[in-house]
Amino acid sequence: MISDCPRVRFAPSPTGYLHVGGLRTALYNYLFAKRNNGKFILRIEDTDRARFVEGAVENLISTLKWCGLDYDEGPAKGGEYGPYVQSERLAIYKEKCEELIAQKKAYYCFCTPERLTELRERQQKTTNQSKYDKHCLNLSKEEIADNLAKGLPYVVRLNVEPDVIIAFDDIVRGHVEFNSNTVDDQVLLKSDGYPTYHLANVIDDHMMKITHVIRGEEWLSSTPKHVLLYDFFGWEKPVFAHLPLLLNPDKSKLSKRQGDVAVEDYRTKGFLKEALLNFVALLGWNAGDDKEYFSLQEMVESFSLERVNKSGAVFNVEKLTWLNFEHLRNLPDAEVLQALRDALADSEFKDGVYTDEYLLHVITAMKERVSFIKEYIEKSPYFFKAPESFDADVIKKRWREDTPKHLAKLVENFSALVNPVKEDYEQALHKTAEELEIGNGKLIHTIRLSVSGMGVGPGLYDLLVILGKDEVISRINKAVQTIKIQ
RNA sequence: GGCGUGUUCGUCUAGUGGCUUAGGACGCCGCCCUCUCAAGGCGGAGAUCACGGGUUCAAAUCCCGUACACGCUACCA
Repeated sequence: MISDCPRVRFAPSPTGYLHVGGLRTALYNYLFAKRNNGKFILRIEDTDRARFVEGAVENLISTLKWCGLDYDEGPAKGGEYGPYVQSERLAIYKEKCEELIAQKKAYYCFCTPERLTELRERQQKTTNQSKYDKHCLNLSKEEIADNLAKGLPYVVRLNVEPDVIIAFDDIVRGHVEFNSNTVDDQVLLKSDGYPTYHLANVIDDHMMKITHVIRGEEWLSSTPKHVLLYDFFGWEKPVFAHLPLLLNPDKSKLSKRQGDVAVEDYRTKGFLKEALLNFVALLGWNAGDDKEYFSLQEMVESFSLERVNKSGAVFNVEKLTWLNFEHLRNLPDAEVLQALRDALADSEFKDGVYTDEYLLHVITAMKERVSFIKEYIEKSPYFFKAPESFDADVIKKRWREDTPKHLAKLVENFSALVNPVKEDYEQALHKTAEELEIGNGKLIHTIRLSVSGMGVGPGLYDLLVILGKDEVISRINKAVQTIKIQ
């Protein structure tokens, strides 16, 4: 049952950048919230001071914003259940922890890291497990008070009872059970006074009234600890949904070593947010039909957790590239224009002057030939500058001894044209071919080479119209000279 | 090692006992279109549904076992 107003959260740890796996988790949370008229909350899990990265939170927020995943409550925005940054909630965790201690659901532990390491090594030799031995559970009230008074460093541990079956239902996995004997007395509060993920996450999810916990599969194994915590506190549990992992081509968990994992990396490479979101959504979910191209809004309309897969998915950049091509084609020309101007400003053509009208023509001509904005420049540099060299393979294939003579005749006929449109060029070319008694192709390919330096591109007449008569003639003349002397 | 989860074309997936000679998409190959390259259209190759047992008139679909992969096994999240 989905409550009237489901509340879900994306709770990343600010370690520097937004991982694409994190993006998918954020997206599913967002889609679920929007689909069900709920709230999407952002919470920062910065309880590990050792991994604190300067500026990571800001970066996370701006990346989420770039993607268009607006949150309803969270840092820099506020909300009824704040603060939304865990390092600002330390007093809450401490207080709740003490409640647990008073009920013997948790206990102080003064064991040194040395003893813990030694214990673990010993256990590894004798038994198959490595669990804390509850040594400090047996400390007397006096010993504890004494240790505390002495200022001995301590942690607080979860007191897990043996021989209990801990079960929960997961929307994507179904019924899952664990024997408490396999659950360790997890540290809840660290010696630096910060909570661990397990404690903070449960307290915050409860206090922030989170109804559905949608997170990665790596959390499945520690969910029994969370279930125990909810029970110990006497709180109602949220619904769990553990998402399948995103994988490298070799099926291991998606990692930096085998390619790009940061959303920023893909953004830098020129992927559109629309494509990235669409692609990442399909890694583990489908609408139940053959539809593969989605806008964010369309995803919101058809998303459901019930249709999320159980198995991990390989992050396949080729399909992402195809989706980028599809989304780029559907982007309004005005947006493409702006993006192209930005790309131009960052290219060797930054000093060139091009009118909007001109660039819009280029966009129309190249639209179905590019997967990325930058390809407008890479695949058709001739729209921004006359070619300085000519493709040798094309010369070999198309350029003949009498080509200069043919082109001279063509230039003559082109010169006579006044404000030519596509059809004028076409007629002039046909006329020239007739006069020379040669096929149109002989002219077409050599002009293309002359004006673009390449053998591939948009339809020739479109090319000529865009470049303009004077430019075309000047380029042909220059090509004839250049290629002749080679 | 222990615990947990998973396993359908190279990849993403459809499939919830008969409609399946396992469907679609990306990629790949070919043909058509055509001035080139794309786009588009048509077609092709590509999956003994991990393997082995069982249940059933009937299993990719249900049950059991095995294998393999992955995750967790921290005072990291």
